[in-house]
Amino acid sequence: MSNQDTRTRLLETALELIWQSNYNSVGVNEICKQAGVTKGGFYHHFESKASLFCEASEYYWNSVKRDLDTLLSPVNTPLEQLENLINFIFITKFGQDADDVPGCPFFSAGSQAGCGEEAVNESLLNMSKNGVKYNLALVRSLYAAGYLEGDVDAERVARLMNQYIQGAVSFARVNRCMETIKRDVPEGLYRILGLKREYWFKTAATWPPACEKAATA
Amino acid sequence: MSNQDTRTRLLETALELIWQSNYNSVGVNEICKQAGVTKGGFYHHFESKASLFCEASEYYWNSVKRDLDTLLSPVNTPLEQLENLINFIFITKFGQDADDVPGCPFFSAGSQAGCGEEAVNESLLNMSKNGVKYNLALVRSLYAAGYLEGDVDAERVARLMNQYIQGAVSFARVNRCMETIKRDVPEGLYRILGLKREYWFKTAATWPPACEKAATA
DNA sequence: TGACCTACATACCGACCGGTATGTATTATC
DNA sequence: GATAATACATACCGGTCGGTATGTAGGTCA
Repeated sequence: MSNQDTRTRLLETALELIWQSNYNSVGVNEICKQAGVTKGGFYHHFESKASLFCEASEYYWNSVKRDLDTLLSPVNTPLEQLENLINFIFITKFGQDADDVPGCPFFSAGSQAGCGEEAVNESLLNMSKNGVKYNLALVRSLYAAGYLEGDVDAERVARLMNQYIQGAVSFARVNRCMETIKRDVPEGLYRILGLKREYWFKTAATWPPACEKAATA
Repeated sequence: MSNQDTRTRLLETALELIWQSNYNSVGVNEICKQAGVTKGGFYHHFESKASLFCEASEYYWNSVKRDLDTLLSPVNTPLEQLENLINFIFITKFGQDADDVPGCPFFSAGSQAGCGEEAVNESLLNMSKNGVKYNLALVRSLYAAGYLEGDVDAERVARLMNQYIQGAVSFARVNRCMETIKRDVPEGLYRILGLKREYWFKTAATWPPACEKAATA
């Protein structure tokens, strides 16, 4: 197994475990055990638990970014982009039992705020800002195409979307129930966007492609 | 100092500390030190850290409930009730520095989900459900009075409000910035409710009373 | 006055935490 | 084939965690 493999396994294992609970309650030992790496190996690759988290954030964001670039690609109509984004929220990056609640560990990670480590908070903040940027582009597309009611302060609405999505995922975790928010999130976003009623629930998602959907099922 | 005083001080101290960070990273020792109680005292009153949290949840919810009953009282118009609720979100129960981010430790506590303790999660779930109940009543009042656009699935909208508020508080914590969400939350809730535009930002809050506001300033 | 109970205080426990020092097998370089 | 750097593995550290065992001061009641 190569150098990069071990690094990557540590990163992905950390993401998985932190996603399942949270930064504070996932220990270095647990990460190592799950990844099949010893502590020496861990600290060979990362100088601290916090720095692992920061690198994992970047690693994760790059993956999310690729997905977002695809599903918000201009080849899709703004409405399709919106539906794609909604579906994306429910896609868990890590294979889980059906009753596990997904949501990305970092979009939903305001959760972890106040963990004490400044660098960790910084990473979360960055992630949040990046997410809002994508929302902003989507809001502008939808507005330009005339799908939204009334005037729109695009920056604000982009933030509102981010805030709502975070809350929805958090809600799902507390309630340990995906079904509810699967029904709630579309309407929540429609309402926040002020999407004209005639466009509610009108578009089939183009993403993920059917093949990929089948593969993860 | 009486028996009940000590109990209460432990409960309130725990709430304050957990609110400032989170369940996992607040230790029993820290709570004891801050409350001026020894560990023997702590475990005389509570059988575990988790059970303290559960009792603190109840204690806190009772306080919130009293406030909500006041600010959502039928003596206020539905619009006033809404504005009161919005302001309530920004009221910190614990005196803090201006740059500290408020938000109640439990409304915003999906945050803490996955801490491992089942009883803790149960408490959070309960709190969330109770909060939704109040939202539900408000949604129905607003709808009955004709303030809302289109059709409304009241239960769903009540949940959406809960989800959004959670997310907004979480957003504020990650961004360590109150100002943004103070401007965002009203519009966020207006949009989720589908409040007709002509009623946006139109009502002065009746709560908290001016005297109380001055006292906490 | 002595037995008893409540409400703590003090001292301490094993487990586990993040992190480190040091040893070793493997690989690249010359 | 010698040298050196890489990529770990093992053993261990001090500190902190939630929790407990035991002591004790002060009030209650017979």
